[in-house]
Amino acid sequence: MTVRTRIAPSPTGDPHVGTAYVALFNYCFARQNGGEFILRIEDTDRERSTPESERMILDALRWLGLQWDEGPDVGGPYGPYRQSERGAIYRQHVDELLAKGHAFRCFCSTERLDALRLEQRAKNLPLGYDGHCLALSPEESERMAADGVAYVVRMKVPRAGQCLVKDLLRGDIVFEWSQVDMQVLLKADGMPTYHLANVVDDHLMGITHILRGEEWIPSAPKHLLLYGYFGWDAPQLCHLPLLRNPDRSKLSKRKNPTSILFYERMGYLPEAMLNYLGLMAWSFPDERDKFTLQEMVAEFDLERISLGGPVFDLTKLNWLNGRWIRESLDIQQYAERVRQWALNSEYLMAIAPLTQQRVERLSDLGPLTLFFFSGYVNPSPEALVGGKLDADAVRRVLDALTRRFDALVAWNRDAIDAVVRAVAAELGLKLKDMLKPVYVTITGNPSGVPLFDAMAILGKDLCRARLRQARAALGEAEEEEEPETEVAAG
RNA sequence: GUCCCCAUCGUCUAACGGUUAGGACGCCAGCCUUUCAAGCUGGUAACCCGGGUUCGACUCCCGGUGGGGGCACCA
Repeated sequence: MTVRTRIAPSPTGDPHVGTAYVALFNYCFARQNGGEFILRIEDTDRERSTPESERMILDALRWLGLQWDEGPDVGGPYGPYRQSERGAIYRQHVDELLAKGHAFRCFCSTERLDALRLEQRAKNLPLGYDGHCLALSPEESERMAADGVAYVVRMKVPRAGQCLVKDLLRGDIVFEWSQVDMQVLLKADGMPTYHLANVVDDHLMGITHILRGEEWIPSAPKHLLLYGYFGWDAPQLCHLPLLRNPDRSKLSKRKNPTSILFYERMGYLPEAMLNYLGLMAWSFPDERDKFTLQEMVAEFDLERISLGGPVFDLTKLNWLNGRWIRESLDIQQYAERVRQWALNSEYLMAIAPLTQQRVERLSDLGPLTLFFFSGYVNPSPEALVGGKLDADAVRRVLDALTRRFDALVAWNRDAIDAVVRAVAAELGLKLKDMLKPVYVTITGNPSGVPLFDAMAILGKDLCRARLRQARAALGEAEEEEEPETEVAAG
């Protein structure tokens, strides 16, 4: 049997390094075994999925060089590879479960479910559906559905006994069925949930091995149960350790740059990114720390994955990236990479209109545009609070901007303008006063080219990173004064 | 709260019953060098705790502790 693995990202935001990390392992495992690597888009969340996000994720994975054999863009024998286009398939499988009595319609309102959860939490009971609609007879259920009463479909779960999950890395994991929730399989909008869609698709697409994040371990029993309900053999499961923030929590954009786009704009080479990701939880047999994707494929071995969650620490990535730049590129290739990175005509043409009126000599361009060719600009706390706002006000401005920019989908001049004005209004500040520290945050200087245009060109990821850096430079709000210390010191 | 996963230098990791616990990043020092890098050399630093099993435990078992994740009509 041909080994088939997949990466199944949800197009609900920026391309995440965690996606690249899991994709890398799936890619290596498939290639190592002469198998196939599939890309599937899990866009069953109608609210949050966007085509734009899907495009960015595909571009990012391509940039890294993780080429898939089948996917929404290249097609393949098991398509469509976009879950939103497989509605009929899920519907059919839900009907099958309903007919076999493995699933039931649930007409409970969200209000009732919220109240139930609240009560369970208050009483310190395990959270989960209480089986209310299980009492409905099939006839009643049919009639209500026919009458147009909104419902979801939930899976039935045994009330007693245990479920054995076999994990390639962790061995046997035992769960009590009593603690497994009666998961929703089909949402009220007719879309399947992840649990149903991933089982149906993995089976139909012939996936033999599922390498996914550790966060999925608790839902494995549900998936196994579904495979059983359908009478299918389940794929091998393998849960990879999660990438961590420096504080060891799950990697998150609040604490770390998580967008692959950030690393690209920052000037990391895709070879180095992949190499570094390969160093996370996995090690080369001879312990070398620099290797290509091809070398990793050749030597890949699940056994060499360590289970402690690795901290995604930029210092070693920096060192590795430096090695790739100076050891693996000749001087022409290096120059070409620099050109592709920022000295390309598209980028230059975006910057040119902002600078033409502001230079007397072409050489004025250097200091004026330095921040366009930098990652971080390292503003000092003094420069940030130099204007009319005190440190605390600047902190609030940076926090509010970060929060609103995160929610912004379209990153362009007008949208940025609107956000900044909204924050000024929210905090009751004059736009002019507020702009000063923001200008320093983004450009590292007190004045220069128009800010909003500059931010639009710079991109969301670099702006976000600079906001965080400036915020960090200011530290936390001052503690209560400690006059004693002052007096004693005097 | 509850269920599950995990545990070697600050960080990434090696070790798969017997090693002075190895390597890499970072940091420190020296060398090299017109500066700075790079490079080279050396140094710093770890087996979470307590019980077992064993002639012998970082390695196996149990219990603590600690960290993490899940507990959505999000994936």
